[in-house]
Amino acid sequence: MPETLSTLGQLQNKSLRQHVVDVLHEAILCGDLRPGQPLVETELAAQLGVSRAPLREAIQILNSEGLVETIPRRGTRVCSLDRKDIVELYSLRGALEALAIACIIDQSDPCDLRRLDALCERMLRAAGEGRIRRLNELDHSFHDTLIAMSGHSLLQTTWNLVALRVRRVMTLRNMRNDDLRLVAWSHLPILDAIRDRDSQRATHAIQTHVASGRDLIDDDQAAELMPAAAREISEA
Amino acid sequence: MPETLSTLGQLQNKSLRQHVVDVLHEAILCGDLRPGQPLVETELAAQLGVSRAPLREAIQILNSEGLVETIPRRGTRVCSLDRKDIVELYSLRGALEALAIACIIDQSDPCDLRRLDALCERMLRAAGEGRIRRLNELDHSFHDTLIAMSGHSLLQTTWNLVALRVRRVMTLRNMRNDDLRLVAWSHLPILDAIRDRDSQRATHAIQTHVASGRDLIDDDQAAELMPAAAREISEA
DNA sequence: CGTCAGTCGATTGTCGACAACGAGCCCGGC
DNA sequence: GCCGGGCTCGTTGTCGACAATCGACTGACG
Repeated sequence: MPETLSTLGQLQNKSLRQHVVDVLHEAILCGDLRPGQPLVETELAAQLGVSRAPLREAIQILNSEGLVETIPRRGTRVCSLDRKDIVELYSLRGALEALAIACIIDQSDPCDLRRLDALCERMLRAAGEGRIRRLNELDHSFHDTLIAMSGHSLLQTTWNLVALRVRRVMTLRNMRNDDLRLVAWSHLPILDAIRDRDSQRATHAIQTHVASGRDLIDDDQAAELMPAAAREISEA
Repeated sequence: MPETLSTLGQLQNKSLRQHVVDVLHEAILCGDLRPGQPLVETELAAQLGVSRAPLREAIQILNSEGLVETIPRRGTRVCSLDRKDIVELYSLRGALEALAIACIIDQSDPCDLRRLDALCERMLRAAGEGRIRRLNELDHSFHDTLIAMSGHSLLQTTWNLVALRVRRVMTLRNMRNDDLRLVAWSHLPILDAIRDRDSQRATHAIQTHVASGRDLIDDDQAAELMPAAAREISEA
């Protein structure tokens, strides 16, 4: 039963710290931990069944990732996201993806776009079937793959930080059904430009794509990311 | 004696974790801790006069910053830098600064370039006097200011991570004297392009500037960043 | 002579307890 | 009635000790 063995191995090999990081990631990204919500160490440690030492180490990591913010001797809470944060997020994202595309185009050997093609195709299908969750997953895969194909490891680590935030925003975003196909289609110009090795056009395409994603988030949804309670705290 | 009071206050208010982070930053950036050098928790904690708990928290932070790398249950060591890392660093840096400049140009009210002007002037003076260390400081200030002026807080935090690495590379870099003036002068086209609100030209100027900085590092110096001992470990 | 199992030392991972600090509450004074 | 000082409780910051794991050394066996 190799599955059980590997699962067991994973659980045993994974440090409690990493386990806590994963759990908190999931909780923050899927919204179980709401923006502004305080993280009390004793309480969390008890809930997760670990001591405070690995929990605190995990919190340092979350802190470096910008998912939580700590006020010395006051406590830690989940970061809030206002409209400005989202705009900034998407502009940075655009710059990073543009760099990735530039790297891909610069590569001497013409890269293999088949994986991206396949992802696009599956996105179109998912959009047609109205499977929004699946579409989001594929969308993430597309952009993760794009970054990975750049072969730029520092860009990769930087992207990982940005992708965390993007996923967090995406979770709160509810798309209308007629947006779905638009999202899927909007990836195609990027691929075309890469295929033609047209750096300028590719950059423009990715910026347009990212901006369109950003604009799908309206003010109401942005407000939902930052509840009144959190706003009061941050203004105090 | 307000100085003593504030100093004492800082020492008391600063957590040991933050203190350790600062010390390790300094040690890694200035080269006291060499690339590939292992960080043994017990040993370091004793040297710094703290227990392992805050030290380990600090190491998590350094790890997130990419200055050290940890192999589970094996240990932590200072990250090595090979030539590829440096190329990647400077390409990402170029992209981030280009974004900053785009933000600055997009700002509705014409921004205040006097601080940047002043920094340029002081750089030219420092270059003329051959004060290489001072020139480097001013250089960092220039780029930090550029990022800060963008008003893009996410870009700021991302930049901080990149700037750490840049400082680390710069420390190892020994410029020739005739490079000094070149470095100082090469900031001017950037400012001019911003003044003219010419985004395209500004982007090109910053890319050129960054690339010229990168090219000042030759293979010998890059090799020095990654001693043989570290290479053996990383290849194993 | 090479290889492999067993053991030992060193180092990391985790835990529970104590100390220090801040926030909120209560009470006394103005 | 309002403000300031002191107290108490809850939470974070720090510590020392124990457990688990890995690498290297040793020694026996083929």
